[in-house]
Amino acid sequence: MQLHLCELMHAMTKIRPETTKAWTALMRANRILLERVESVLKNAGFPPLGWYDALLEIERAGQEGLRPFELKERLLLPQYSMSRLLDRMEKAGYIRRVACDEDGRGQTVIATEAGLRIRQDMWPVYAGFLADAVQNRLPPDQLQNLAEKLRCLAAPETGSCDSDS
Amino acid sequence: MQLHLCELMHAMTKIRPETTKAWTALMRANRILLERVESVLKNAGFPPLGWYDALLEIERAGQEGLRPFELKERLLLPQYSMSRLLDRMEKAGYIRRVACDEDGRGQTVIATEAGLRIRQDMWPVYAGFLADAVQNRLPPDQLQNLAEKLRCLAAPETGSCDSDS
DNA sequence: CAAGATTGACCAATCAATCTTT
DNA sequence: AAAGATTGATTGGTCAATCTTG
Repeated sequence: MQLHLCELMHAMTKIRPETTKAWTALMRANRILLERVESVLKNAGFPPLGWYDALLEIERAGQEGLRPFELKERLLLPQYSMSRLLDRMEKAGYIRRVACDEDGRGQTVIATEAGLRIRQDMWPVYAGFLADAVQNRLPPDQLQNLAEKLRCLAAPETGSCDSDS
Repeated sequence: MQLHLCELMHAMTKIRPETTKAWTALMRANRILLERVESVLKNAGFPPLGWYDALLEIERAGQEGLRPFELKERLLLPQYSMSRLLDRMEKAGYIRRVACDEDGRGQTVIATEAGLRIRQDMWPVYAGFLADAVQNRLPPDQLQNLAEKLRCLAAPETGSCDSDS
């Protein structure tokens, strides 16, 4: 019932043009940049960006490795999606799944030599993209400011989160 | 050969922390917000956001309708993706594809009554999301500024595009 | 039962090939 | 040949159900 009232409120909500502009700019920028980086990686013969992200997190976790559920939280992926991504990466020889000592239900994900290597090899290409598409487009302080605004939109809390400039 | 040199340059490129922060903030914000809006729409019994976008563009085009290739450009979709989306929307009864007079190769996409209606019905739910997730989080001038920065990143040109604040 | 993880069945996205008209 | 559009085959993503252990 409260939800219904809430929706009626929303029906009356006036959305300002700046709101729509910011929203569509976000959706478009993300689509365009993702398409660019995936294309750059593919043309260089590399796997998709998601593999890089996963390998980087696994590498950061050190020798103890990482549990799939931890990885899934850091990459913002649903559980089944994580499971299938690990399937592919394991088949490609970039990771291994070993039984977990402390918890009989789970495994630990470890990067293989090939996994470490391909992540390293991908970086120069990825960095080249980041330089062209991000770093050379706005000065550092404006990039910082952009990140703050975006984090504000992505934050879980409701209500406005102040930030200057 | 030039491409190879270019990649070597990139290998040396130093990526600043602000660059990485802005990039990951963009990727994360987009993922989180898209997941939220799709969930809101689905829970209200509506089709995905892409259908809304398509219906809105078709509606804006007026009675003459729109060619699939025009729609595809506005929504940033590949041609085959557009074709399959129109398949689904046509099967759902929201659009019709009619033969094009001027160009025998193509069709014109028209919204049906049901299509116009569902777009209208989706709006209050969508607007509610936009209010919670965007409008109430940052003041109008900061949203404007955010949009400008994002457009700068998404712009096709290479080289920095100035913008203040 | 809840948490970690996987799987079968289904839907959507992608690639390459195709078809028609300009 | 190029442009508009579709299609068969494959891959990837999603849902619901399942399995195992805490």
